[in-house]
Amino acid sequence: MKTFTRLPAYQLATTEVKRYIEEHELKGGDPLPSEAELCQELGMSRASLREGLKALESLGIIRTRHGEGVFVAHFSFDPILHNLPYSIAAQGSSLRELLEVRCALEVGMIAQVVACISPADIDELQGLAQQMLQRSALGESFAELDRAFHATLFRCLGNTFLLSLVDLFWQVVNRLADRLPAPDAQAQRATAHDHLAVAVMLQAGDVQALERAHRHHFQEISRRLDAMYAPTTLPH
Amino acid sequence: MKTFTRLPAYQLATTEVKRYIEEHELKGGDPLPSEAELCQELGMSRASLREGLKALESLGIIRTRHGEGVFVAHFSFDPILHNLPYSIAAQGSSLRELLEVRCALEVGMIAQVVACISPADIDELQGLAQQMLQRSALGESFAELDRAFHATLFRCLGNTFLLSLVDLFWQVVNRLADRLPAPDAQAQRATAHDHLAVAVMLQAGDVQALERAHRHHFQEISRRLDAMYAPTTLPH
DNA sequence: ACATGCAACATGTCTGACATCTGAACTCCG
DNA sequence: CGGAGTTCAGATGTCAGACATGTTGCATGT
Repeated sequence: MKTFTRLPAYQLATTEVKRYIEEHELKGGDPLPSEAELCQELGMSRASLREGLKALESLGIIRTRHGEGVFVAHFSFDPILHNLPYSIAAQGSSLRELLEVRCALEVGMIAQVVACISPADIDELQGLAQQMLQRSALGESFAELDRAFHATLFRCLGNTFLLSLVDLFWQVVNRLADRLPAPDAQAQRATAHDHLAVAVMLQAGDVQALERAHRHHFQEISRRLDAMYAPTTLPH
Repeated sequence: MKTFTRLPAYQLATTEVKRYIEEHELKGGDPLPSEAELCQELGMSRASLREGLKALESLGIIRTRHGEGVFVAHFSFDPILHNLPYSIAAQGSSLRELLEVRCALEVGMIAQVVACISPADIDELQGLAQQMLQRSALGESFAELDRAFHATLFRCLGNTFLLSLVDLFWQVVNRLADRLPAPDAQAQRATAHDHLAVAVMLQAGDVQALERAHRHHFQEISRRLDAMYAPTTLPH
């Protein structure tokens, strides 16, 4: 492929294939033309095309099945999550930025949660928080309980995109945090109490108090982070 | 490469190169071995290796420079986010869900914006809102002004991830909204006024009023959506 | 000493071949 | 007629080698 521009062929492949999907309004599961056909259509070699296809695959946009063909993927954050460079990201300010965003998103949704959460969900949340307390008393961790808490909290809104985003953030933050020293027992207890406080306040329905409590939860996490990074980074 | 397992070589390439980066504790900007060396070390052909490298490149983990070599990228969520608007839009996620999330994210960040925004930024925001008003008076649209407004609003926080995410949501929402009939002149004026209200309130620094105003802005958009869909969908 | 050019090496691209996998058509036998 | 096994076409996966193009730095000549 004689490339007149500076754009490498494999990058052109990604943009063109995406364009193809859009133009033909293909949905998840729909088949794409074979590699041979795509090369011919885009006027490039199979090698360059494949480099572009593999890039799209890692982004979760397409999916290839050996012997069958190339298909539009059902969207999911999983491929991205799976490929994220955790160890690299953990060293920068990425974790703090991510935490900030996660906090804002959840706090910004609290008001609507209060308006439409069911007593059954509140019960479930209180149950989860109680279990966290028990586990923290035994000095055990409770990552999955924490994850379930945040998922349950926003379930009532019926917003699937929000749910997957909240869970995505939870996973990224936790996997990044995995590289850090484990929180001590006291921090665990504090976290469990934060969750219980939120669950209890949900009954009262005081939106502002809830937003404060939820924000406090994230500030605690952030503070632990600061403490860990403090020795190696400059104070601001 | 005789692959005894089901794992394709190009996927092995991505995991091994990531492992290499972690093992050698490479930071952003550090050089990796050349493709030739990597092939030999991993026992695979250049073609397969490159497919893996291009995948890593699209995820923002590495960066290749023609004629120079392969380098570890300075981590940022941008490369991933850049490809996401497409995926999310293709997912068929409802515009309303996206708007809800976008609203929550921005409202959840307002308090911090109030705390640290500079007078210069406020001026800029007011200027942008004024331009929106002018354009709306002429019956013109002002998509890019709107985009710039939201970007400027959160610039002061110094959270690059947030900025990318806010812009991502803006892109996705606008992309989806493109398929709908254009808003009428009155709606445009109302939108411009919403922005001006936010910009003016920033000077006063009343967090709760601002949150209300910002939420109102999104509710207006949502209401226009409802009005359009009302004839074709069931009321809830 | 300085500019030029050249060589070595890096990534980018192409070609053609073969391996492996899948699905469907086909054949053959009960 | 029907089902099990076979064959085959076409898809992706992998490889080797060649050439194109971009970058760097050293060697050469003035």
